[in-house]
Amino acid sequence: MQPKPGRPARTFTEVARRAQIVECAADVIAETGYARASMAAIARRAGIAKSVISYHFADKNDLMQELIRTTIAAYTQFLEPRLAAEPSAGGKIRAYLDGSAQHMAARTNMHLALLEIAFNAAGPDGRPLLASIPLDAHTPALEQIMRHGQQAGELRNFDIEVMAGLLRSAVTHTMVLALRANPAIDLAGYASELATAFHLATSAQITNSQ
Amino acid sequence: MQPKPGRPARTFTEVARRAQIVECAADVIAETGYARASMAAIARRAGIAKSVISYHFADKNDLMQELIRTTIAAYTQFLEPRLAAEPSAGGKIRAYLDGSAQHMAARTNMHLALLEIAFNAAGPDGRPLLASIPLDAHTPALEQIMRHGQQAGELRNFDIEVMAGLLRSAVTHTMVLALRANPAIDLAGYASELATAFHLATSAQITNSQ
Amino acid sequence: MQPKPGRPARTFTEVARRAQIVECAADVIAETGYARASMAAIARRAGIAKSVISYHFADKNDLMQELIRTTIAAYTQFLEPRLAAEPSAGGKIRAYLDGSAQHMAARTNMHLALLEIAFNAAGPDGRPLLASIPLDAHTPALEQIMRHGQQAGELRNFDIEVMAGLLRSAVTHTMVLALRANPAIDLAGYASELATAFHLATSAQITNSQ
Amino acid sequence: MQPKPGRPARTFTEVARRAQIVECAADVIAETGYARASMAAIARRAGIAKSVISYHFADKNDLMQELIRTTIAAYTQFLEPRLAAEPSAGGKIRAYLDGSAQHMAARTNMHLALLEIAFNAAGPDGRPLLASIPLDAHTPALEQIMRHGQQAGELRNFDIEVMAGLLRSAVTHTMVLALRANPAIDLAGYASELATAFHLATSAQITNSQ
DNA sequence: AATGAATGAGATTTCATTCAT
DNA sequence: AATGAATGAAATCTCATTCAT
Repeated sequence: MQPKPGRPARTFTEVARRAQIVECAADVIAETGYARASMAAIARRAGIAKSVISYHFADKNDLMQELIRTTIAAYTQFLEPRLAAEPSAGGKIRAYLDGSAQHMAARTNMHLALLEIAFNAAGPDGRPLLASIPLDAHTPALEQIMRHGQQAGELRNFDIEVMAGLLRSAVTHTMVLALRANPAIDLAGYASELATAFHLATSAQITNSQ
Repeated sequence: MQPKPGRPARTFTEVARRAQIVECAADVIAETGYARASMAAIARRAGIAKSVISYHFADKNDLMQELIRTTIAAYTQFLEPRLAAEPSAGGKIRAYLDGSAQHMAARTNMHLALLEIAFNAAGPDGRPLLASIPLDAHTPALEQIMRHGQQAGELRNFDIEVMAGLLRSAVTHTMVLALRANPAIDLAGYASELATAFHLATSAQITNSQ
Repeated sequence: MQPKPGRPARTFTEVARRAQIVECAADVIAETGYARASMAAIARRAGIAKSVISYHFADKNDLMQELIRTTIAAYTQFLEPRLAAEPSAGGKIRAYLDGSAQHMAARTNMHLALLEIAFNAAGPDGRPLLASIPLDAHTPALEQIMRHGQQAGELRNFDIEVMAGLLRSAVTHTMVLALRANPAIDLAGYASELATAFHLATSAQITNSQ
Repeated sequence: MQPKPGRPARTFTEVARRAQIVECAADVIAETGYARASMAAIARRAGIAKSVISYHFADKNDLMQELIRTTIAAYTQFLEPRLAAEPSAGGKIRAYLDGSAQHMAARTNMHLALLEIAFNAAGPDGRPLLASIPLDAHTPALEQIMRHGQQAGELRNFDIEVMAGLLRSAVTHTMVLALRANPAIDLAGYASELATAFHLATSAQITNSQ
């Protein structure tokens, strides 16, 4: 965790400024959409000059990547112990849904911004910006959890890629969009409903006697 | 000799050009993302002058709305008979997943473009463009289907809003994004996996004897 | 008045179309201002295709010049006999004001359009379009009338250029603008007031004993 | 340490740039007409990039309004003390004509531009831009002056609206257009001629004995 | 005689970025 | 560390004009 040689340590002021800018960027993006979140708008919200952003970030891309990094780091740090505390795959899945809901409630704008950026921002090559972030950093290794659950006989024999994709979408799309549509929504209840659905969809040991 | 008043009577040429432009717009959006899909880029792809687009569409908004209208119309016309043919709620849900997969395979770029527009495009007021299209035209009335299924005792007593949201996300996000990530994906199999998951998650009459 | 060789005679239809287009141009210009009077707007008003205008007029300049020519011709033809009927300079000046008011009331839009064009339209060289029309065709030879009046001792010894300029402005600016500001104005009364003012300002031999 | 809220505190540089741009705009408009006075042309004249204008003014409308405000403010500040110094209505009218001529000679392009804008520029609603500036700010309250003169028995009993309109036209149209037609004109003499004419046209108690 | 279709030039405006202070 | 000022590229849209039918 030492500053690598060549990359000078950041002063306290700089760290604070960067955090403030990232926070404001998330707010503006969440409130007005990515397209309207110009550098000028973000600076205005932060009460600073446009060029201050340029001073602290290489370019807009860099700012967006920092926002992504920051959010994902906070998110995973929040989730990790909660998942680790659950021994079973089913418990981990429920913890993933509940924990995500909790974090989303606390950091709504960050998550809304993340979604906007995922769809809108494009790197210089035209490819979406999120692609340049390692995917498994984005969400916990749901695939691995499910694989273990299947091997232990706890989960039925579904296609892991499909189910993990659905579970991720349930959080990063379904839940986020529901929150955007209705900021007063009961997220914990929402997550609980989803947890039940995923329990039914994934558990082995269910006898369907129709 | 006049066309019906209010409906301005499009010539064959105009209809064809409009369709061509909409198609090219979808391609460019799907391939390069909404942000890069400028009028110039669309015109270049179509091999026409920028102003030809202006000649046929009032403005960019108009073009996007036409793309949305066209795609949704084709999509719902494709789905409707398939849903109607299934008597049970479960059948309808499976038909929705299977039919969507089929249509998506055939009109991939249209669906990718729709997703991009949904997230990116904003009308002059800043509100998302998709909001100006009646929502229930976008997808079949999943809520109603589920309600009937619950009343008939076929489906268990889940929260309809949550489950319908998840089902829509499964199609418009999970499946579309999987397709974007891997264009060679087996969509029919993907839909089938999802169908099983939703069957388990929604059916009544399942005895869970753990 | 024979069509000159090389300039083929205009058919009845063509003459009518040209007149219709000129009329519509005047209406649109008068109502929406020169800047908004695009070819498209004029064609729309006339209920014809844009290209019909191009068919009958070389270009927009040509159309504007025709509008100018037409209006000025009608205007002078209307004024000439009225001025000729007055033997005295003072009578001619009053006739100019009264006659202008009459003609303006009858052909309001033409006169409003003329004013708009005078200020807005520019030929290809950038000079105002009205400059390309012989000036003395625009209004009767007020200078000559005043000169005669002075020589006859009827008018006092003012600067002819200044007074003629003021008299023209009184009609082409003061009166027209008053009409534009208030279409229901009593133009005859307005002209009468002006006539009195100019009588006092120009006459020799006035004894004003309140 | 804050500038008064609502008044955004312009730096010296900004004030200078804005003034320069307004000046150049007036020059270009006066020389080439409003229609040709594009942002690009104004920027070219000022030797700056187009976007510098955008940086200092919200849009073209804003620039034009600033030009109008600036010119009218300078004009009225110049006239006011001159009118106030004259006790009689006749004196005020003559001062209005003389003062206008003086100011026009000094700020020719500003006045030419004002005339062009008055006729050409239209706000987003299509109404002329000058309408958005309070009219009585444009020229001194000629009507009030004349009313007082009539009540005092100094002026004869003419229609005030008509005469005030004519007097304004004499300055803002007759004189300005004469100046445009011939930049070397003797404006003071021109104003003097006009003053005599208006004296004769408005005074009570005149005994004209050739 | 008329028209729908197409075009290219040009206008305004937005925006990320750079630079001197 | 911060800022005001400036820039050039690009985007959308309008418009007079041309052409084939």
